[in-house]
Amino acid sequence: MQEQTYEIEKGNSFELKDIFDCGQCFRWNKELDNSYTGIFGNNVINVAIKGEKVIFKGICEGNIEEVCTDYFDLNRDYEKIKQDLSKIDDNMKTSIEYGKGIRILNQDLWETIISFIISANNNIPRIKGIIERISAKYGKELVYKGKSYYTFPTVEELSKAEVQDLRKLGLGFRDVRVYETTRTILSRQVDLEKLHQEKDFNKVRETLLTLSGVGPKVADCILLFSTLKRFEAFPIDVWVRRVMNELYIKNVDETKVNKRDIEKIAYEKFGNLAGLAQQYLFYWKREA
DNA sequence: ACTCAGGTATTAC
DNA sequence: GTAATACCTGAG
Repeated sequence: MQEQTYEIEKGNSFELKDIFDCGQCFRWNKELDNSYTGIFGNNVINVAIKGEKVIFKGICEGNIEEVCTDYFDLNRDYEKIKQDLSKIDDNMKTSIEYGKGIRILNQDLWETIISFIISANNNIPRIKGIIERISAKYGKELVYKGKSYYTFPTVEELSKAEVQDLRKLGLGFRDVRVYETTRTILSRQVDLEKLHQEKDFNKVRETLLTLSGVGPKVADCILLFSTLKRFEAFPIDVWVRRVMNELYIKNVDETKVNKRDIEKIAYEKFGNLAGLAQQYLFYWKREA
């Protein structure tokens, strides 16, 4: 495959660290020159910021401009979104100043489902390692600049894995969950195409919750970070619980904070942009 | 040795 | 319905 290049103006809503370290993705790695290289779909892409330009380079199935415009959500007006959210209160304003370059990637639904099942009660280095090993074993090799990259396996490819194979790759107790969910999706008992068509947020969420290994937090991550692109989803993990308690609830014991209360406040304050608000707050409190 | 990490499933009141 | 408990694994 031929290397392609695409350039855009950086603007005020595109920062590499904000995008790749805000917790939405697992397959982007920093290079020595501070650019990031990642693999999604059948594409290997390197993203670098040089001055006021963002430079996308790599090997693509189709046209790199179309591929990156879609994946990096380039047609969405994040300036407008940030303006709207900043008006809500000073917390939002501060967190958005901190993570101004965040963009929510359009990640493949199937890959996002499996990735976040693996994320349960796990840490990021391990999650990344597991996903790399799954891809190396069941995905397809792509070579870019002499280095090998592996696509995330398709449903069919991953269905070749038995539970004990997954255990060997270090999934731990998540092996059965990945195995079962793979079969549920392979058999179209849950049809990912139809999920994209479904308008009703709660119906989509309920369907996701039927998958093994998918509870409320993982379901909301899938809704927010995949091509489902539901910005009203509000994943509540330890960090979000912490920051929401600190800023809005002020309970002495944050572990005792009720999830319902958090959801209620999130919906009242942030409405259908709750997920994005969550992302700025999460990134701000986790990094700062 | 022991705790912790982007939670979920299971079991018990 | 809500509250406790176990759960692979490996890094600190």
